[in-house]
Amino acid sequence: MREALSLDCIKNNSKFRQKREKPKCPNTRNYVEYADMDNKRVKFVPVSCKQWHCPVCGPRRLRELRSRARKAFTNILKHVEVKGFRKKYAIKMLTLTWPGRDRRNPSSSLIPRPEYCGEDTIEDAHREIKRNWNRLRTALKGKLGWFDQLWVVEPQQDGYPHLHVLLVGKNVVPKSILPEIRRLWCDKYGMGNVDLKPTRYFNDVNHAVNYITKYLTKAPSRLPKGLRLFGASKYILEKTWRPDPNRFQLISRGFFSTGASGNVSHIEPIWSFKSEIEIDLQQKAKKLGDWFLEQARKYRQPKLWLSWDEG
DNA sequence: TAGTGCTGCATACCTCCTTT
DNA sequence: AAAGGAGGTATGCAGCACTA
Repeated sequence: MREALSLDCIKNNSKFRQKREKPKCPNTRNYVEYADMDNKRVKFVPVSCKQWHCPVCGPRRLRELRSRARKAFTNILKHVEVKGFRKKYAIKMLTLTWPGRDRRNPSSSLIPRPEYCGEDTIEDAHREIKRNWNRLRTALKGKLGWFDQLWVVEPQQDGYPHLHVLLVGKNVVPKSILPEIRRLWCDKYGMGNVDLKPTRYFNDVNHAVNYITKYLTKAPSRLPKGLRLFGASKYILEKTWRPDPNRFQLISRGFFSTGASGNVSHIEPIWSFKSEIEIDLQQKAKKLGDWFLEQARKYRQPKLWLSWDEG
């Protein structure tokens, strides 16, 4: 009898697949030191940079955000009942744009386009479009009733923003919300265009959430620094797990910097906290040094090498 | 004049980004 | 498994315009 041909020719099934090591943030500059009271251990933990343009932190944050949004919206949709409509009509994607040439600044520091002749800088535009979204949201909630929302800012080619907003809830089911949004956004606030994606566009909540968040890791480098890139109704994105302060006791946190050679040359604790545990300082210093050396060896990041004085 | 709806503002609370 | 600051969200209230 012939042996059955395995379809798993690249040995990708769990039986063969090797466990992949979790990628580490290449921009780590901070550490925290904490005591695990349950296991009676002290740990030094690198803190990732959590920036959207980081190749490791960006995708990780995106996964977390998507997961939290999916759970929240799926839960909301479970309880939505509108007579004569299927549940999927309770999700709508709204696109709100910044007005055209008459409001843009030709001397923008990003990608200037000569045809724009307005006065607003990109920073102005971000502030203004979010302020108007705040007004629009408040007005709509007053008119339609409660709905939940998740908004994400996306830069256009020249850095000026537009907003994608996911509206979720029974009160956004009627088609008639579009003219009202247009009246406010275009006519009253003097903003750009409005687009309301038909609900059939999305297969399900996952599709909608994935679509709206896809730009978070793609284009943040085209945006000015320090801007909020997304937002949501209260409690929608609330973290479900936080470390138990009774178990994990923070001892210190700090940062390290690199010298001219690119090697780590300086470690500085910037906060120290009272701890019930007395730690021998020599032992602590040794542990900290070992930890950096271990990081450098493990992840082959020369900038993490530490010159540590054993004396 | 009273009622209604809209709007802006103040405030409390909460989340995200930057910094050390 | 950070803290602090900036700024977003939610809510109530006062002032204004409009209407019956």
